[in-house]
Amino acid sequence: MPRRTATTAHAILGLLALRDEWSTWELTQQLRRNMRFFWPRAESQIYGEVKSLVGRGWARSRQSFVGRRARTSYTITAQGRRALDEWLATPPKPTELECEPLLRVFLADFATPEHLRVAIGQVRADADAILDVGRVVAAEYVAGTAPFQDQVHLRALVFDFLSSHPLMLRNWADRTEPPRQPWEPGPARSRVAVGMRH
Amino acid sequence: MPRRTATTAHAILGLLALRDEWSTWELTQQLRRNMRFFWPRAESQIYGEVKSLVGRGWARSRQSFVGRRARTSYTITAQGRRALDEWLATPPKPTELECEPLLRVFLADFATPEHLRVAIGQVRADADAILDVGRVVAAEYVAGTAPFQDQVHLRALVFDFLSSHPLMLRNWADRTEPPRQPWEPGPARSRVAVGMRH
DNA sequence: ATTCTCATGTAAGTCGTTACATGATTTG
DNA sequence: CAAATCATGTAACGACTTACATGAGAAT
Repeated sequence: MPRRTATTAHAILGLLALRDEWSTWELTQQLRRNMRFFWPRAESQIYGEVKSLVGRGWARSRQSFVGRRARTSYTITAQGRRALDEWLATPPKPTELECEPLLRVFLADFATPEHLRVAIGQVRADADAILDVGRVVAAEYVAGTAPFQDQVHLRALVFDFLSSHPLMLRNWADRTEPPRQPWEPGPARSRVAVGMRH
Repeated sequence: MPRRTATTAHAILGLLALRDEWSTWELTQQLRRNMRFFWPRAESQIYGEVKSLVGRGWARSRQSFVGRRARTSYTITAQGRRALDEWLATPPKPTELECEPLLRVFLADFATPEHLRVAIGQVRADADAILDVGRVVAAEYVAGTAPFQDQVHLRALVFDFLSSHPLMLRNWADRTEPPRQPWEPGPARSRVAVGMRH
């Protein structure tokens, strides 16, 4: 009965392997900035996850203080590096997409045209959220101020993915329901049609 | 404190609204065929979820028998239709992508080049899995044998999405790690090919 | 001084998965 | 009729989220 270990633990372990010491806050930031779009997890989960890493002997923690308040920082252990290597040798799990807006499109016959528009608009918003962050991160890499500049060869691959994915989303949204032009004439209420391509 | 209800329950409720009566097995099939790629859930979950639907008064069940074995079928209630309408009026949750292979790319400096190739190959496999099902379903619609032919206007939108998404995945995989051509020369041991079309 | 945002967690509970069990049907 | 697959669940567990609590620093 092989002890299954969740992937999120390994994601954090990977970050720990990239640098000497991380505070939990730095980890949550990194997760939020870089990994959220392909490995989304609540930030509060991190605080629990790092503790279990220590429990397994994969990391050790160090206490420091900010005012009277404790701050915990984490460092990977040799055993942790081995665990990371072993995990990287296992077969990857399939990619999964969870798109509630598309479920609503699927069931749109029970909803109003307006709700259909909202669902499609959400997909567009999801795309824009990724693209917005991407622009910021890209600028940092160009400026040379991004952390882990030595990882560009890999980050470029991830970045490529994280451009293609939202562009696909936005293109789908745009051809499914073209965004309104501000100057467009006509009564808004009658335009409930879902525009197919041409 | 509004009683939060999981989306999966509403997904099933939506299916129940499309047809008079469904056996649990038919529901799992439908989930597997049509919704798995944008709302992936374990089939065993369905058996529990329909019961809670009945518990809420959103569906009622009917027992029949196959041999000595019980089979339960479900029908949506008026209250269930109301619940579906109300849910469809709520704002959609953002789209989420969970791509473990990409996490492995992110951390590939700790792995071997072969593991990187495997990760990218997994993305290609994920794409092909969607496209394969898409081809079958598309053929059914063309042949007119698909269930819910009257829903084509919506299914077309979903289908468009479920083509674009895997194509994006495959294009990314191909330009990140081109699949080896079968005729390509060179010693076999170095050809640890990840996945090849044709 | 108050408020806002940053930072650091904890507790409870739900949703969902894995693993298992077993009857029915089909196929070789 | 034995094996494989289809069909119908249950039980146990764990990963993850929501909601909450609270201290510290910055801004006004």
